[in-house]
Amino acid sequence: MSSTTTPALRRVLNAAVVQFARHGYEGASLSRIAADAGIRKASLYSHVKSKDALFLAVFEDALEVEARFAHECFEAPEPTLPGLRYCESLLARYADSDHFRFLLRTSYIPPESLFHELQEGYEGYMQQLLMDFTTALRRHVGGGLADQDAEVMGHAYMGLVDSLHVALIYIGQERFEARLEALERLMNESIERLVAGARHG
Amino acid sequence: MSSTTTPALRRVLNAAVVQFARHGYEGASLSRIAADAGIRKASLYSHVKSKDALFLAVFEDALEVEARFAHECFEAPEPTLPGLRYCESLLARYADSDHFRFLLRTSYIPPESLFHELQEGYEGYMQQLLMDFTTALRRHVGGGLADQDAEVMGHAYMGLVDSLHVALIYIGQERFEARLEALERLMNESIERLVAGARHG
DNA sequence: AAAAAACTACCGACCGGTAGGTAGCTTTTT
DNA sequence: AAAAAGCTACCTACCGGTCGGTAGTTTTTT
Repeated sequence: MSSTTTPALRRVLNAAVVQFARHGYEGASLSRIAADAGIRKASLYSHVKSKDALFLAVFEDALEVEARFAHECFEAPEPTLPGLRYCESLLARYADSDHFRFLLRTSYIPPESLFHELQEGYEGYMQQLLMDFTTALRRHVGGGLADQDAEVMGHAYMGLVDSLHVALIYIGQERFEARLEALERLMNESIERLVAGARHG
Repeated sequence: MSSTTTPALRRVLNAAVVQFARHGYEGASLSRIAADAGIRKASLYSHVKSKDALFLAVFEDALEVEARFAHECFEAPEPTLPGLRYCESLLARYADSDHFRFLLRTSYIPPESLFHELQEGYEGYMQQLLMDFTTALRRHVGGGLADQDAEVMGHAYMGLVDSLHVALIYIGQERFEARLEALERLMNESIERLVAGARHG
């Protein structure tokens, strides 16, 4: 998809993701991004052809990085609840990854001109998460899991994830953890019932 | 708190809430707001002293309107699940109320200069919701509800609400309803267990 | 009751500043 | 020497906000 990424373009993208994550599309300025990348604003146009294009490049970048991260959270089998490792790593991820902060901010409130491209991309991210969860759930419960139950738990899990994403943005660490614990408990109880049901269903 | 609201100011506030809800703080322009209110930009300053002040006025307006709406959802006793009526009315509310869309958008991603005022206000909205839910839950379960359990269910409910708020913003109606159904089911099961526990506690 | 003063809401013109973007020349890299 | 990437200088468009002034109403003074 993407052509070769030169070191200079790399610097631009990295500067851009910080600014976009912090100030949003409208609030971030190209001159600031250029300055952070160590060049003049006009020189940006040697690498990208418009602000829109830059934003989209950053978005694809972020999507790739974060989708890989999320997927890796599901690789090792979970000791307790399916999908829990991803949830538990969100706090640290939000603190550490500009790409993640960028992704959350611009997916919930995208610039209107780019709405469709962005929605499609984020949709893909969430879709992958859902599939990873469903797989893990099936592995956890065992063979007797009804499709309908799996679907319901999938919806619940995606709700849980969105709820945690939002919590990252606007409530503190303590309440993030309390929320995770509370919702995890509900999920856990429900899944245990599914396990029991699958055994003598 | 607020001085008298003249009809002209009313028109300005109503035009502003639409623009702010649609384009955000930075994206909304005063000239457009003025035009929609039927006056020139310069005339805005007869009614408000700055863009910040206008935004805050709109915010307080929205907060008052939406807090009252939310509270009313809890007035009549709920036949089934505590707090369900609020959740079920969100879809229509989001479609109908500029104030509500404004509130969601600007609470998740506030303009940085006004961060503190806005966070405090939205905090209050959510706090009231939590108290309304807890009251309804206690009424539903009966006397034997442990404080700790009530707290956990409160966190879960607030997570559910945030998750639905987000769903309004970026996923369609069908999946909103599916999510609500799924999470409602989890809550319901957990609450039923609390009811049983309270009976022979 | 009439005149004077004050006030309100509005206007067009304009301010300094910044935005994204372009033209054309120079430097660096290959 | 050609291509890529940098630069300075500049453009137009728009931003939030202020200015001086005006028409019309309300309040005060005489």
